[in-house]
Amino acid sequence: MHGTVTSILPDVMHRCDHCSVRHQAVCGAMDEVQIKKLAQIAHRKKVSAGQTIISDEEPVDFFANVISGAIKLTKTLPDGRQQIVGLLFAPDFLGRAYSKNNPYTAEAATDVEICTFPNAAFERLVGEYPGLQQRLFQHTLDELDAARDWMLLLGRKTAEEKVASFLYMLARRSLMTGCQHKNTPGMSGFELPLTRADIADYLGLTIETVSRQLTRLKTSHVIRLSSNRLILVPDMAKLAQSAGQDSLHH
Amino acid sequence: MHGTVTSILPDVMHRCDHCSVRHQAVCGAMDEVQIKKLAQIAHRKKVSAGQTIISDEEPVDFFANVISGAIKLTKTLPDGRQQIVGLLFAPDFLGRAYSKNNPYTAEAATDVEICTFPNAAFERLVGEYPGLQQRLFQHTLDELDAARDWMLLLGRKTAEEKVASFLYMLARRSLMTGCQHKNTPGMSGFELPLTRADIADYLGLTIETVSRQLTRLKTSHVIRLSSNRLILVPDMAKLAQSAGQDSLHH
DNA sequence: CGACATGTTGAACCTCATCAACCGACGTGG
DNA sequence: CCACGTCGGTTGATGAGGTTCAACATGTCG
Repeated sequence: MHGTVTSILPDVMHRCDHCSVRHQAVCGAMDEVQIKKLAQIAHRKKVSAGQTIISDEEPVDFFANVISGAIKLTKTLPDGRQQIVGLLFAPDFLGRAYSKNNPYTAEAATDVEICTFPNAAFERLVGEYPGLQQRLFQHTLDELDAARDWMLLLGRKTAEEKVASFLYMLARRSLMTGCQHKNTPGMSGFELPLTRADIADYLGLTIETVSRQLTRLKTSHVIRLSSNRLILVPDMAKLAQSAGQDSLHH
Repeated sequence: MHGTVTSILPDVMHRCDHCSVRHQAVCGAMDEVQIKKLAQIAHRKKVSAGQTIISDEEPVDFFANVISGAIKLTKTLPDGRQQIVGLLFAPDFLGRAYSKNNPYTAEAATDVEICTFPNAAFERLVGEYPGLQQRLFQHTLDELDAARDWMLLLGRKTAEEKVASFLYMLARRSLMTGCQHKNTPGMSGFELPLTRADIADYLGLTIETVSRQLTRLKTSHVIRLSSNRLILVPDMAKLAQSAGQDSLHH
């Protein structure tokens, strides 16, 4: 389970110009001159699903942008109980500034592509360009908002609401980012980036409860399941209602 | 319940030199010249317990330092279920940069004293002094860490562990900040800043369960209750164990 | 094909929520 | 001054929502 990064592709030829997240990630705060400096210290890596990227037990010596795939941030109790405390997608930033030892473990939930920066060099850039620090700051604020939303879910929602909220979040993501296949207004289709076990760890439930609630949502026609991993949402408003939240909200 | 700030004391004579949190709060990042500018826009206010300081329904036009007392940040579901997503104490900072509409409600849990800064003026200062922005950034990172710790608690801990974790957090706080009465090494005494209802909202439980777990911890001699609000912890390690976490951790 | 991982479904159990009664402290007004 | 209502807190009885344990289904890879 706990392996290390497998295939490391330094990709010397890589220039940020061709990067799919050039303008959305933190790099978006940088102009042409700055981005050139960044490109010199950046290295792309591929990480396969299940691999540990950052462990809470070892110091971290790099930051990273997520290029593709999903990364889960987990915390574990001494007796093994686990909770996913964050999920990172395409333009998100991985790493905790001002602290070498991350308070969580980062693991590839799917096959993942990341763009890493050595710790020291990146922090020097942050010092040079206040805009970059502000961008990181804003990203952290967004993460904090998301974490607090999730606290409400974990503390106060029922199992069905939890699962529906999770799907609702992914469905909105899919409507935003992806010009996917089945995405007409009020209708969304997407692939689950997590296994049932991971979903359970994200929602504070067991695998079995997640499975049952999914079939429950299916039989009540809130969602459709093409395969185990493919979700179709015919009516977003109905899903939002099952999630127990204002559909206006967000 | 939802009132507004009652007694507003502009306190023109106030100078930051005499402030009890001058060097711990975000102000700690500022030198004498800068702090003088800050003093000009700062206003102290007293808020009595139960008053709403910031509502998630109205835009906010100020930031604030907490001088004394406890502030709870709450989120509420449409049907009334509530969750406390953050607790603010003495040198903490209240307010979300880069966004007028807070995603949560801030309410005085006890009588509170805060030092407020008008939105625009403060953000101008943040722009002028990068050190201040960094300080805010670090504070936000700490809040994020705390939020994620709490996610683990909400998602994976039992009722007893939740209550014990809450007490353990307060006990450590008391050992750090307070040169209080009963604070010998491995021993801590403190006052609960929250009612049972608030504790329940913080832990994702009901009032009754909180009450039962408290008496349970009492009868198993992990804590002692002088009054409803006064807690004595004879053995921190035992409390940490009841909380289900490494006593080394933190 | 068999081994293994992932997911579903069923039955029994248990923790915690719910509903309700009760207690003490406090404040108010007759 | 005491009856009364309110508020914060405790305790008990009951039941529902999720967990646990177990069996089974499906898919994949050697």
